[in-house]
Amino acid sequence: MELFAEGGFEATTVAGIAERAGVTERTFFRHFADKREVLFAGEGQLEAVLVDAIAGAPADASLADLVVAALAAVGGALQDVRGRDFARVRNEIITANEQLQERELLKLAKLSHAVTAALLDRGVADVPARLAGDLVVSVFSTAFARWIAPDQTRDLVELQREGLAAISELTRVETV
Amino acid sequence: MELFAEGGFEATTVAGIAERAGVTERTFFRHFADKREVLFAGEGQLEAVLVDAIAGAPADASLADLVVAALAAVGGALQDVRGRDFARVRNEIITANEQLQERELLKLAKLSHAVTAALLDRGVADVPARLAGDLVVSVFSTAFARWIAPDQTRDLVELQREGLAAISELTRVETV
DNA sequence: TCGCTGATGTCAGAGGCTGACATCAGCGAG
DNA sequence: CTCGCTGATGTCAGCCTCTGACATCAGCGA
Repeated sequence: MELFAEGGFEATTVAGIAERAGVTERTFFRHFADKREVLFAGEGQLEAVLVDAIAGAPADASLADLVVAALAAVGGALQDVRGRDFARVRNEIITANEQLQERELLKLAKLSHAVTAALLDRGVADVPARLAGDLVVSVFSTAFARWIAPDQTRDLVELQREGLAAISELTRVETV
Repeated sequence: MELFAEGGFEATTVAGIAERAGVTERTFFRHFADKREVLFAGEGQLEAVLVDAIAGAPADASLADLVVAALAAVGGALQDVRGRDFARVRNEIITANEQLQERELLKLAKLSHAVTAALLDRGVADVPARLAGDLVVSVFSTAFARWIAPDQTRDLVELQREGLAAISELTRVETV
């Protein structure tokens, strides 16, 4: 993280990282599949939180309830895991580099798939499950981006609620 | 495309592609920024279609109207540009490789940003514009995926309409 | 015909990543 | 206590992607 923050992602070589960590380049690649993966390790926890929230919801929960439950769970979990500050530094590094954005998008897509799978497990039909997967991730990541904005003081959960309401607003008219 | 289809993306070297094309490796990299980019060249047209549809909509169009207009435009355009068969081959190559999925996701994200920007240009507020950008791309790509499924005979436009309706259904209850 | 421009070739090299093999510390079985 | 296994690390060679610098060459307008 320090090296990336100093010289940027591309300019930082794996050899440099390894040296700073006191190991070999080869050892680095045994811990991380990728140079990029350093910034995304431990992302699997988020997925677990979402999936658990959906799987653990009451039996009579509607799809909409499940969406809300999933969002509430991530919102709550993220407050503790890492501070907003860490997220900000990391985010700055990522937004400065397209390769990293690609990786982030892949992770988000996997998140979406995980949500979809969890919904399918509960008997939700295919198409709604997919779209709800996308929707959860979309609302989450939009709220997250706003949450780590420089002057933002509001709660992540609150921002998510707002986003969900906006989508609801947006789609209310379309089917007419 | 032939080489990728035969041996897969990773196993195919740029040297191999260049040789098949009768040029040098260096020349390949002057035409494509990336080995992956071969499969995504010309993607910018899609963006143009979406943006034009939004920019060219009637002045009194609501946000919902704009979403519908954008989807109708891509749906219409894609029918002609490339056949479904080409899209299928390409898709098979992409789904077989994570690197390519990353690139695809990046392209979709750019599409989303372009839509968002076009909406902002029309005076749509920030948050709705972002979410609508995601929504358009989500509906489009979900419908597209279904469109190129092996046994699918239905129209892309029709599949999109169905997806949009599903989301509308999904969000109607949440704000209560 | 000259000289410019754009596309291509050639070459060398950095950096990401992998496989194969060696080393070594720790730890449980005997 | 010692042997032998296991897992983590180091070492080495090498492939492949991608880039900068320079040379070449065809076409085209002055």
